[in-house]
Amino acid sequence: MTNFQNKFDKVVWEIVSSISSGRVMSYGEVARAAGRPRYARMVSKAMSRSVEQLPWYRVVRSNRTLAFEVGSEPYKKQQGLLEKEGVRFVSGKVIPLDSDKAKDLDELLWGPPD
DNA sequence: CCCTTGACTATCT
DNA sequence: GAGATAGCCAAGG
Repeated sequence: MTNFQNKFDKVVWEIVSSISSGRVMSYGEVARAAGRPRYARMVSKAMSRSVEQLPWYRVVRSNRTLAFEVGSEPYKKQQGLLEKEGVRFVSGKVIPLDSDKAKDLDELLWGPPD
């Protein structure tokens, strides 16, 4: 049995559950953390299989955009949940809380982006 | 079996 | 930076 059905799913859920509020991980990062470097796509499948109680919305693409079609219901839902945790969106890309170090100075000098 | 489908990525234009 | 391309890999038809 290609122990995927249970082991992989379980590990993925644990990893995703461990992502703290206001932070995000990419599908690829979760896959690597689970010890399966090329399983980015399987991560999404594993999550959709567990919708209950999983902060799935903290998982985004490697380029920091959301994985759903822009403007779709799932997209807006995910964006809303993330913004509620303080995550900002700039040009469709998420800006995690911890990357706001030089932000204030940048905005002071250059003004708000987009 | 072969082919298509994704909540994906890295790389090249 | 946006679009195209080629890998990727389990699932389902």
